[in-house]
Amino acid sequence: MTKKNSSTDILIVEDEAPIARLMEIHLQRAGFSTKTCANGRKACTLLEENHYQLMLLDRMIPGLRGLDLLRWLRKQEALKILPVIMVTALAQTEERIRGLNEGADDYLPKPFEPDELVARVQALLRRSSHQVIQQQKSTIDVNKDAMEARVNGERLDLRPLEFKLLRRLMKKPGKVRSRQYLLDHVWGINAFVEERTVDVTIKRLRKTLEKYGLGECIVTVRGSGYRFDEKPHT
Amino acid sequence: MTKKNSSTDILIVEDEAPIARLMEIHLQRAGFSTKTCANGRKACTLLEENHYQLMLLDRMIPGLRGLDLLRWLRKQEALKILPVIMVTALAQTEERIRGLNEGADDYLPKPFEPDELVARVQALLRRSSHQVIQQQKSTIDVNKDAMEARVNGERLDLRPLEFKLLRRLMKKPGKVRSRQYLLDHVWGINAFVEERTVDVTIKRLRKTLEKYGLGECIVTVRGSGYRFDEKPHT
DNA sequence: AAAAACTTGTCACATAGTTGTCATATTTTC
DNA sequence: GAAAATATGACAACTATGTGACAAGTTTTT
Repeated sequence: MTKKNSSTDILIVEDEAPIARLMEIHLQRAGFSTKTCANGRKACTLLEENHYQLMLLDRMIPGLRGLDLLRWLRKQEALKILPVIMVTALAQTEERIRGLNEGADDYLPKPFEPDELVARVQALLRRSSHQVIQQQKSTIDVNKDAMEARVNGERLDLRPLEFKLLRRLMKKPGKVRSRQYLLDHVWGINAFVEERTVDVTIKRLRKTLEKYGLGECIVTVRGSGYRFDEKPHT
Repeated sequence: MTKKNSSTDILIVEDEAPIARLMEIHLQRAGFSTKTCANGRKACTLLEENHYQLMLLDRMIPGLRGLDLLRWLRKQEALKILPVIMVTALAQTEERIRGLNEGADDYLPKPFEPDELVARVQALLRRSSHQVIQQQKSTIDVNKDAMEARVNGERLDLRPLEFKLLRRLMKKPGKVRSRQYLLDHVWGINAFVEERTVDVTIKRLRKTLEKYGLGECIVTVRGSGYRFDEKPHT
């Protein structure tokens, strides 16, 4: 019954095995699931047959040069919006700009800091329809497209309303949102619903978050509303 | 359990390590918490990954020129309101105006006086939803967004009314506010409450402030009302 | 199409936190 | 030292929030 969670899938296209392994380790530790492949041709196949959230693409791969793969990718209807981070040792501005021009969404110079790798992946996902927040030791990833939220890659079972509520609160962590504000933005401006309903939905959302040790994320601000705290234990 | 409070986070983007260190020391001494990074690329990542209250941005950083970073920043939905102080050796009016045009909120010429640095940071935060006051050796930071007040980064446990009262008094330090004025502005014009009630709430507010050695901040002006003193003379 | 499963709004009660007032103490002013 | 103003502690009323239950409405299964 315990279904394997697919989580946020990242395709790593990198021929140097140790580097690929390093990437995998750190991304997995951050809650992503990864798939590695070592050459461009295989990558195409994988991309066509599976759905990934993001690709890390080494510029220097055998079979098809990184840029060629990228160029091909951007011509595919189904893939052209896939976020791509180009990985390359060529840190020169010129090369970088070229990569970006070709359709890479971001760029990671090699050698890289593991932290930077993870941070860039998170940032890029956020720029897509994700909201990613590092919460203490957990990564919360809210994907609007898929209408799903994940904590360290594990999917949260949220009702649609709860999902929207979480999203809204995460939009500006630290900012207190009044019940009225939440009603307007989550339920919609013309929904005629009692303010107290917000409390109940918050409660339900919290209950789920609690399972992941994130019960403290949503803070009640007495007399004002609720707030998503990025760093609890205030 | 007693975790270090994150307080008001400031991102310092500065490649000259000694200068960055200097900034850090003084800002931390003033009660802010800081994060330093030395290049523009890393800064983008950090900005996307975390939430800062303010950024100090050197104009001459490697990787991405300060102005480019700023321009990028202002295009990001989530970041466009981040207060930015541009730090630059180019004190010429022309350059300064250009920086401001690009979206810097303030400007700090290099070399700078540490005091000026802190003062500008506080002033700028004050212009955002923060009210920051230097009180003897403590920094009081009242954040309206988060509905919380901090002294040297440590959170004050204030009741809503006390919070509003503190805010109101801090709005114009040194100015005496009559009980009636406070009733009108804190309790609201139509609240029918005794004037003496103000005394009690002041008392309660003072009690909390005392824990941080700030009991003298709120001065009673006999016959007139109360006043928030920026530099208590006791 | 009926049944089952799920979502969500509301209510009612429990709990907890806030605040106004009063009575009394203390300080200040003259 | 008396009068006036303010400080302070206690308390009770009040208000806001948490929480479980339930019903009405939806969607999914069968």
